[in-house]
Amino acid sequence: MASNQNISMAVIRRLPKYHRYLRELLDKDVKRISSKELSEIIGFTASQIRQDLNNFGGFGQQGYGYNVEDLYNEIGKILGLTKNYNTIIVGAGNLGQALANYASFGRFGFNLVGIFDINPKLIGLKINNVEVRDMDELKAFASETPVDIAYICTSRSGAQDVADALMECKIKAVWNFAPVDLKVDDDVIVENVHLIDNLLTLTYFVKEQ
Amino acid sequence: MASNQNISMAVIRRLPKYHRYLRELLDKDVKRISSKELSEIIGFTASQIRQDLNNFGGFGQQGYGYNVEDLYNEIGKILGLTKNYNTIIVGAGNLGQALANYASFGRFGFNLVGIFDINPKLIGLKINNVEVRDMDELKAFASETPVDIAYICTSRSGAQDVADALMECKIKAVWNFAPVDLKVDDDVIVENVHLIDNLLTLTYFVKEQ
DNA sequence: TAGATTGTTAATCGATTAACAATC
DNA sequence: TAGATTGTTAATCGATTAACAATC
Repeated sequence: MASNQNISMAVIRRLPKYHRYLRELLDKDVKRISSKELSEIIGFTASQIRQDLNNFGGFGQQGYGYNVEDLYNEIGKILGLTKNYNTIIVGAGNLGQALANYASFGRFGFNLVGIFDINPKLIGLKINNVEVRDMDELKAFASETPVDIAYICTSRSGAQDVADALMECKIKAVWNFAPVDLKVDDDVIVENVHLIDNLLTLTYFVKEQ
Repeated sequence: MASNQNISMAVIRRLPKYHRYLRELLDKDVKRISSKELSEIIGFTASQIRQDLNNFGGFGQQGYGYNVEDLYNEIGKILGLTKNYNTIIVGAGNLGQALANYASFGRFGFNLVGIFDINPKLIGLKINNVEVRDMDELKAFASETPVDIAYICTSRSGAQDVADALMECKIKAVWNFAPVDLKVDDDVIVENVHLIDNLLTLTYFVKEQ
């Protein structure tokens, strides 16, 4: 697996889906699968599956197909799931609290190490055994505890200030739930979950019915 | 605005972003904008903006550009924001509760009319003034109250059963937060928010740093 | 009118699909 | 070996960008 620079975003966004389906096959004790069989359950063409996988290496074997467990592990590696990630949540409102309690993340190696807010009413509260701290403490906290990923769960208006604060703390990855496109340095990675954008895509089609 | 069948998904997914930026311009009292100016703030090429908009009609004026308010309203219409939508939440766990409390949806015309769960501990609880009902009551409820959109906030294992129940109730639009690809009839629209898939896209890039 | 900017066609670019030689 | 299926090249399809005539 080379350190690939030129993999298209379309391919990268399919990888978690491969990972998810391979996990299911593994749970069903399926040992091998061909691109054609996988095609039928995952909904991509067999050709696309082979193309996608060959961006990262030749994981299959001619005449046989792919070993499910090996492929699952390889895709896990590609997605960076061989290490753990320290995460913090900024914004301890409804969504922040929901994410703090979302157990599934732990299974993938995401460890919640801190929660921050500016609301005095929330500071001190314990959510899923993690105490909510004052945003003012972020810099000191980050200098002691390495933070790999920050989830921004603030309002739209507060999000850019949070992003700026995170950059001061040298936090390089942001999972942004605020409905705004953050301005960040080139070395900071942002992944957006724009819920309202997503919901409006749904109404576009509902309206047409 | 014709009832367009052949608009590509890529275009449709950009519409909420246009809507969001036009709203901001409107709030700043900007009256007119050219595709070139919009291009600079939204990050699409001017050419793409003109192409996108012309899928739905000629909203601009040569030599002038686009009237911000008119364009905002037109895109709102295209996205189906001229009507209200009755919504229900199925699964009153952390995420379901967070969505129930998420005030922003109301502003766009989404009215939460019901919350359902199978957990006896949650049934009867009031969240944002809406009582959690037993899943068994869904069918009777849906026959009395028209439901436009259902948000599935259950675990992975429960989601397909919920989708089946929704189809029995003739609910035609699903916003799915469970990490699974639902099997639904052709006339049912599903929009997925696969949080873990999204987070793994982030780790793909974090890993590479 | 002259300048500006759209609407739209044509060119380019990138992603998906098809085909097939390589090989297990 | 013969059959199956990959890895990979070539063909197709679709989306984005460029160019420019139309027109406000």
